[in-house]
Amino acid sequence: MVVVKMTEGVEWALHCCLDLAWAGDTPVPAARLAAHHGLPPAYLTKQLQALGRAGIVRSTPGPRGGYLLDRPPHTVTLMDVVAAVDGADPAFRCTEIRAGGPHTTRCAIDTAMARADLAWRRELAARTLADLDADVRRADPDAPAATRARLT
Amino acid sequence: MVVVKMTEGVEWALHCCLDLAWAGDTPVPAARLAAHHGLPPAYLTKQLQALGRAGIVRSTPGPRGGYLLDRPPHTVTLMDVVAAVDGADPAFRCTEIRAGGPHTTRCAIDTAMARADLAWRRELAARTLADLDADVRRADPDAPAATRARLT
DNA sequence: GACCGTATACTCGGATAAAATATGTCCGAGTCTGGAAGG
DNA sequence: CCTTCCAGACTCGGACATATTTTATCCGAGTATACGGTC
Repeated sequence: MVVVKMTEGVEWALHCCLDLAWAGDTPVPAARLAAHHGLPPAYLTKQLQALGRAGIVRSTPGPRGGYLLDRPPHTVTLMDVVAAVDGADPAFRCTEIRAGGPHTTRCAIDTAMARADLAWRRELAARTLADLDADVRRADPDAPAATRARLT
Repeated sequence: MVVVKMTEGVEWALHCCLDLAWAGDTPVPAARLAAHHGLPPAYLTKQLQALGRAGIVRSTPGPRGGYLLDRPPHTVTLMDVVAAVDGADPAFRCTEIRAGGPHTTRCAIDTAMARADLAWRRELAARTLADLDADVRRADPDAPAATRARLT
């Protein structure tokens, strides 16, 4: 039961997190983030709520309110975002369909899949929002400032 | 749109491929494989058909018919099986929701996710059915023969 | 006794439903802003 | 002119529909087998 395809919400959440990192201390409403990316506003709030429950973003209500990053960008890994939105369930959980009663050893298939899943998570955990920011600045130094100007 | 959860069919397909490797040249009907694992027989055939289209297993109709592995076990990687059942679509395909018109550079998020996906696939591609067979024999040398006896 | 034709039963294969999950939408609770009245 | 109060509008948050994927099932097409008849 390993999955090879992520939900759309993960992509949106990653883009929004990067946007919020660029916005700095200025709260950005979900509606503005949605308009910026051409996404359904009402559904995007669902992903942002998940990020809020995970302690990645913080929301402030009322006028001039919105979302902002609750942690320094270099402390937020891609794995954190993925786990917050798509759930932290193990990618592959062998349901033990092997015949012959209970087994004392771990299923070889489960072990192999767990190894692959671990490699995937390790890559995601090794990369933070600050790294993404650096990558973008390297390719287009003006992009962060331009995005910040549009959002705030 | 990265996914963290695979479909059930992948697990079934992997177990069945290992079973077929142990069965050798004797065709095994889908119904027997399903009964051995306590699975819905009609649905398991769907996964086996996918394996057949990928050239991993071969089916022989009529009495004494069934499925058998169409390739030596050491040439069938776990990635082959996963791709056959769950599709070979990329795990994460950035839909380019970045604002500001078409971009000349690749999305940094897409790059990072592709890197993680590649690590996952590399692990799966590095492990074959023969490796799994060796793992099982190391833990329980009698298991392959016992399974073969039950299936043939 | 050996060969051939035929009926049979068993196999897969794709087309067809039901369930679960992901996607998308709505309206209510809470809160900060801004202005107006009063001191 | 400064302080306080109040009304308003904007924000999020969770509960409610729709669409898509996954899971599950069925019945028909095709084929190797096994038997019976024939030479």
